[in-house]
Amino acid sequence: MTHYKEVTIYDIAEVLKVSPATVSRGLKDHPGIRKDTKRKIVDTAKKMGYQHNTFASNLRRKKTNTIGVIVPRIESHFHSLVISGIEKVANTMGYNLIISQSQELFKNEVNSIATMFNSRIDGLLISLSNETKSTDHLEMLLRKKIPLIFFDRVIEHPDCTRVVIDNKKAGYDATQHLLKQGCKRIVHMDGPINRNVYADRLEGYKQALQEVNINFDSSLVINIELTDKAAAIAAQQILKMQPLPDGIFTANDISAVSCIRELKRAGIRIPDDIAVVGFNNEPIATVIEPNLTTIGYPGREMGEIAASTLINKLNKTNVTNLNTIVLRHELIIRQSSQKKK
Amino acid sequence: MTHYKEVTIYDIAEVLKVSPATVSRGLKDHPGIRKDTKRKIVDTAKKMGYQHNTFASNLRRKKTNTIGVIVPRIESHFHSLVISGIEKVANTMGYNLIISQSQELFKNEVNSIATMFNSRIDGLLISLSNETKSTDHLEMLLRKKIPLIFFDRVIEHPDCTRVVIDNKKAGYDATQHLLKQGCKRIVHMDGPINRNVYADRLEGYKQALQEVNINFDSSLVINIELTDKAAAIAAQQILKMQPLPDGIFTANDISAVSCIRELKRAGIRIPDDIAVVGFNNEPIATVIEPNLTTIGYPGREMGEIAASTLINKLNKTNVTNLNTIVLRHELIIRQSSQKKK
DNA sequence: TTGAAAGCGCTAACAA
DNA sequence: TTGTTAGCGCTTTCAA
Repeated sequence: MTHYKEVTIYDIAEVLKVSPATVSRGLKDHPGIRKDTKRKIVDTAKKMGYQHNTFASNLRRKKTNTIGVIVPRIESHFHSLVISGIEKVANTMGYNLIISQSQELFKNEVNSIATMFNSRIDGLLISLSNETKSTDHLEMLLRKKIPLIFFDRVIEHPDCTRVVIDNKKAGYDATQHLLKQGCKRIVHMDGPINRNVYADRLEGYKQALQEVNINFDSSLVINIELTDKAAAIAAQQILKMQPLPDGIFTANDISAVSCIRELKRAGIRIPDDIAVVGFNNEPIATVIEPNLTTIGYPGREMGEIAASTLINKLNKTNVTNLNTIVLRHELIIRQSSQKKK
Repeated sequence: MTHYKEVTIYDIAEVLKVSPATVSRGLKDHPGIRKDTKRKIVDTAKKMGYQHNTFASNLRRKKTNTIGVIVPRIESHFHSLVISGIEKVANTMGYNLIISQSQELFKNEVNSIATMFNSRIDGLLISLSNETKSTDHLEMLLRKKIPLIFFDRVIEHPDCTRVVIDNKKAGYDATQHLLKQGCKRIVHMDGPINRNVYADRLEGYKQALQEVNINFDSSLVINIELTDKAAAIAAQQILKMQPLPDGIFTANDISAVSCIRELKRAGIRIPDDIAVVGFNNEPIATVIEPNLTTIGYPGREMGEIAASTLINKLNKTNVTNLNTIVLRHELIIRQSSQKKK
């Protein structure tokens, strides 16, 4: 990086007539070091413009102080919030981040993990791609005792902590709300159900129906990619249903918005003919007309918690192995679901 | 990171009965090494599960292979796209990223730079906060010859490359489009004009007016923070104007959308009474009704170009010092600006 | 084309 | 409470 000579602990040691080891100790919170020695060292270091050399330290300690982060897409609003939270914690705690995106492809996820493994990350935070079905590609890390924390898109694994919301309850809340508005035939637009979040939301949907004795009708569940385009096509499918449904619960806001647009174009009144509830509380939810009722949950907080849990694990040897951390979610009621009585 | 013994070049050297130096050479594209020796080394390394130790290498070479990235907010749609582009390039070229956000505060920007300086980043990619007015806080890096590339929100500096779009031309295009729709009184809602992007867009606005001999009226320029809330307040201000303007050009989509919402609520017809053009082409632009005419420009590409330019600079000693790289933008015409003739 | 040897800057075991 | 010492794993100069 630079060709100018850097100040090292040896330089400080020389000036202060102590050993480099003492300087090294003085620069951290080492026990057994005299207070005034420590102060002298810190002062001199500052005066001489000393910069800690992380790489020498890493080499010696065999720690990289680097955390890997893999998300499906950095530019997804939810995930950029999570990353923002992770960044905040990591920066504060002196960890660096390697960030990578799977683009929802299992192949990319495998590649990223290999690269990160080679970069010797200390730990990994990951939200799985929609294609991911097993943890085989993660075993490489676990065999080396590199801790792993899943967030949002998770999978069951005995050795890993998961940071999630209660997707089943959230799906239940959304569906129950629609039922309370008088809906009887509710379509559920969902993602690939090998992904926990989508499977759980579906479960919640089923449970809410069951509680009011409505039989589950699998023809009302549409599993798609939850993109703009796929949802528009699904909307056309919905328009052909006989009889028309009176409610839709979609597993993300993008698909909800796309759907509303399409339905409105076909002359359907939202929420009077069909009430709609989304998921994620993205910015578009308050732009679409009518404003979208949705499930909100704290992305930034999820990132912060995942990161600090991981860092705690890295710093302590005796960690109580938390298996699952569940964050709160909330049903945010707006106009898209409120039928006039 | 791990307590298991790693395979080192010494282990390979021992197996192959050569020196560690030869192994080190064989593992890269060192000239002066026999082809079959090289192949033998590479094969054995792979067989033994050798992983290159970046930290030992960094320590020795005094390079960190780490690039710093500072953006105002990670969760901004545009900046998350840029980061996505930077990540892609950095990952491919074997660089790590340290990402930090200024939250539009100069104080945070200064802190992040200090932290990154201490982490000995090889180079920095930065999009400045709205508060930033000078490059004093960057001199620390430049004195150490750490290359610096500005993107999007930039500032003039002789030693630094800047990756931008032609904001003046974009502002001109937006305004000219409104004029062509028959607008005579165009409000320009802009950000803080100490930031290049906003100053330039204003310039373009002025130029377009001048070309059709409309006098610039400073009371039609509203400088705000360009948030949802600030734009809503500004919309109220616009509603009180006598006479009402017939066009609005805002410097981002968030404020355009907020504005449209507010104006519609007051009974203004968009675009017939007031035509609106935004900036950035965010997802909300196609959700608002009427859909928002806006300026689109390639965030992901900007990130990719900024990153590869920086990495080129790092790898070569004799770099032609590109001062400014200008990317294309385009006017995306939607309903919010098209007055019926 | 290859090898010997030194050292990047730090930390930690052990000794004093 | 402090010092001595021996590396962490790699690269690179110099010599062969």
